[in-house]
Amino acid sequence: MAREKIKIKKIDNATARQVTFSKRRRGLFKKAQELAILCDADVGLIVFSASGKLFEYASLSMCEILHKHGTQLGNTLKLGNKTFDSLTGNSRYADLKKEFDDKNRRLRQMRGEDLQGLTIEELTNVERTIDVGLTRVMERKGRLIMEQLSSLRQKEMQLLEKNKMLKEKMEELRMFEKQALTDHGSVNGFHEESQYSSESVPQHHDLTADTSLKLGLS
Amino acid sequence: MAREKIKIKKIDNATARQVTFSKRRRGLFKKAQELAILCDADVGLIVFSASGKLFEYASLSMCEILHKHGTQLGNTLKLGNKTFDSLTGNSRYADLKKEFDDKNRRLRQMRGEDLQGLTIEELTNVERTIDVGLTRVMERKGRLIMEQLSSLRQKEMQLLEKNKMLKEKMEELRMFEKQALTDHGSVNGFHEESQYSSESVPQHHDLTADTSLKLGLS
DNA sequence: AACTATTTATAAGA
DNA sequence: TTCTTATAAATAGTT
Repeated sequence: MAREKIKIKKIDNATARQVTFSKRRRGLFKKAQELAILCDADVGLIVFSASGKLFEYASLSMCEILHKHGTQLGNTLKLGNKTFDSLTGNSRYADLKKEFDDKNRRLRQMRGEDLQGLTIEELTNVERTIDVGLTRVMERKGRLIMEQLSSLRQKEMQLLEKNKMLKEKMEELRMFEKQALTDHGSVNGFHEESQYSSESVPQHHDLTADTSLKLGLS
Repeated sequence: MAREKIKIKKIDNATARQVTFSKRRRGLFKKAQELAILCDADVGLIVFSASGKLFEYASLSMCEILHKHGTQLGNTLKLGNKTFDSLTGNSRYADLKKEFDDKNRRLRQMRGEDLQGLTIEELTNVERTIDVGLTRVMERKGRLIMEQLSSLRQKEMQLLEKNKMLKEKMEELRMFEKQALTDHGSVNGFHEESQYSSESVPQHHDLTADTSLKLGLS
């Protein structure tokens, strides 16, 4: 609107386009604001530059504008086959809310908290559902407890076994000490033989006890 | 921009305001469209008149504009202390979804359907909740049944009472008929006396029976 | 970014 | 509401 009249079509020169965008954008926002103030209107304006940068103006908050917009269109217009609400998420929310309220009511009923309006038949249904649930929970709990018990028993057994072996080892050691005291200063050959038997057997026991204990604890 | 320069403030005269709104609105929409075409920008414009009427322009669909807007702001800007998503309902939806999933899980657990990950302690809690619920439901059901039983018993009593009175009335009528047959053509005085007693008593009974029955049914 | 010739928008009036 | 028209504003091309 100056010097020369221009055709309203995409400006070819990228620089010129960018400059015009800046100028006209400011003009547009100014006009939007003037409309809002002069005429007491609610105006929301969203502009994305070709490069994706966002500019916005809203006479109230963009929130309120969009909410108003959603409400209006939800009642009247359809875009494609979806309501505007569905696009902004309003009806998605409403649907979920409905489901949520239903689930919440059922949950409360199962806790025995919201039984005012129910008939005997409905109460019987709730009761049956609860009963099934209780049975399952108790079954599961029982199974868990049995598993833990058997696991503990196994560990106990392993510990007892280990204990027994330690005792045996101690006994052997004591025997060895005793013999050492008795045969104080005995010949080498005899001493070696005794050492042999008191080492090889406990070594074997130690290994098995350790591995089984580790398995039991893991 | 004409004849006289004006101050940008709300136009007092309602008619003038409405006229200006129409003119400037058209101007604004035209400029919005020109910006979109000339500069290859995406523009969304929402205007509500003071009376609440909606006008909108969008270079794409308003859906796409708003979606873009939501995406941009959701990732970058905050308005007040809320994200844009929360304003358009996206996070409101997410929040509700989270609550919904939680409630749903609890409900399933109470039905004994989702117990895999629970410890014995958690199972015990669920069990206790279910148990309390079951007790309450059974109490309520029991009370309802007792109420209905006592109501039925009351009705039964009233019906029996009514029955008895009807029988008495029939008996009296039969007696009266019998006497009428026996004393066929008797003096008026005697006849009147008999009629008197057989009318006054049943009348009284009839009244009480009717009222109590009505009370019982209401 | 500033300038400015022109176009465009529009305030007031009819 | 619409048209008219004088004038304010916006802006295309230039610097």
